[in-house]
Amino acid sequence: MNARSSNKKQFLDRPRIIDVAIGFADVHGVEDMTMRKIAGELNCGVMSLYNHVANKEELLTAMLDAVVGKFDTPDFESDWKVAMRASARSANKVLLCHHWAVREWNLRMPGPNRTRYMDSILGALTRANLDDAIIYRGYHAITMHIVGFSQQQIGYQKVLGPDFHETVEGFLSGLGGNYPYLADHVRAHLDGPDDCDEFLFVLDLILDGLERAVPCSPGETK
Amino acid sequence: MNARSSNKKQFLDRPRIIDVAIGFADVHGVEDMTMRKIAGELNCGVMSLYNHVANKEELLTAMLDAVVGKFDTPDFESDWKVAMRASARSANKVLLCHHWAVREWNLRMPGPNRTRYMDSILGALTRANLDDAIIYRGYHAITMHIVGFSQQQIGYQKVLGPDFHETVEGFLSGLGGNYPYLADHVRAHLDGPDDCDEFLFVLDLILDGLERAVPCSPGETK
DNA sequence: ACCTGAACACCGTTCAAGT
DNA sequence: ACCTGAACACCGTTCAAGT
Repeated sequence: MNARSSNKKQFLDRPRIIDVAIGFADVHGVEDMTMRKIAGELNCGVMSLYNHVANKEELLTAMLDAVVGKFDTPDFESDWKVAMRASARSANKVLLCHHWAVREWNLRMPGPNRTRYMDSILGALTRANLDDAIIYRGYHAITMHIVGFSQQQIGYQKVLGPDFHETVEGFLSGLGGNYPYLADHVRAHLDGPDDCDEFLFVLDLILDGLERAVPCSPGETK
Repeated sequence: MNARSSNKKQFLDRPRIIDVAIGFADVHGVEDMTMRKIAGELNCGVMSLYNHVANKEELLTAMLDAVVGKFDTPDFESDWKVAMRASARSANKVLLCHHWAVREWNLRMPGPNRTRYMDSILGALTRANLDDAIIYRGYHAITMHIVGFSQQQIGYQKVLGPDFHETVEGFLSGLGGNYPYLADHVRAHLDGPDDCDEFLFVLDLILDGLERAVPCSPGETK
């Protein structure tokens, strides 16, 4: 008999709590994630969690940082646009696996993984020999695209629900005859264009634009 | 004496509830917005609200749609890019006044105001004589930028807090000597470049890119 | 038709007590 | 050092009762 496997005491540690919380949020959504339920999955009392985690906020911050840790960092050996495309695509794929993560992104201070990731993106832009002002703006544009596009994808999935076609048809008939442009667009959604293509299309709009951009000094016209 | 102004009965109606809820969320944030507190501000019992609103979810949907109702729609008389810039800028300004709204955007089905807004954006793109495939992608890119950029701005404000400089300096010293690219970038934030310039810069990247874009492979020309 | 208090099934977290 | 039950101050919403 292993003396340590007595019925009551568990081996509770921070990484395991974070792992279980991520798994729960992936399956049931963050809005259903509860300290009590996580404790339940870990077979411990609720308050035991608080020995390893300051509070729910801090747990969510740690969960997000764990997810960012799975992003591929841009490869410094490749052409900067190629490297950026690969890295952005990887981030998009990871975020789609954790629907709750994008919502946390703009809510919390960066943890260690996100700090390292930010630095790597900025490093790749610097290697591209862009003007400082363009790097500054480009960094924001690229991270906005990664998070914003993923958010849009996830939002569509969530709002339309599993009964995809039915919801869209319902919305369309709700439009009546008005809003022809919108009706066309929504119908185009039904043909299911490739999300990945679209993600990279908009990313390229941004990357190509950055490369072409003239450093607009303050007061310069465009 | 007005007979209807007796002490108990109030004139409760949906628009007033939505208005008060928006005001409360603006001041205290959505996370602190509570059915009980809204009832308190309206001097009525909590359950009275449910005579005009199905539940908290539906209230939030209505609140978002009221906000979208304040967006300027693109002017069909102007050049499409000029019109789009003005409309996007207006939406950005409105969203910055209601910090909670961006979080709801990708969570809910569009209400009547958002439906009308979507149609107007698509109409402006159609007037620009872009290829159908470009309109489809461009619509997503533009709305992503409006919501995503606003979210990023709001997130920075919220995370950094009112003690802006202090928080940034703390983060910088927390970096130690590592992450030189990131440290540079964060220091550039302290110089406070113009957010509005940056918003329009990225928008132009997208708009110019759309204009230049060749209708991509699978669709060929239409 | 509209209002409402009481009650229910939850939350996150404090605190004091256990080992 | 780590665990934990009881308790507190909240939630959103159901229900039955009032007008």
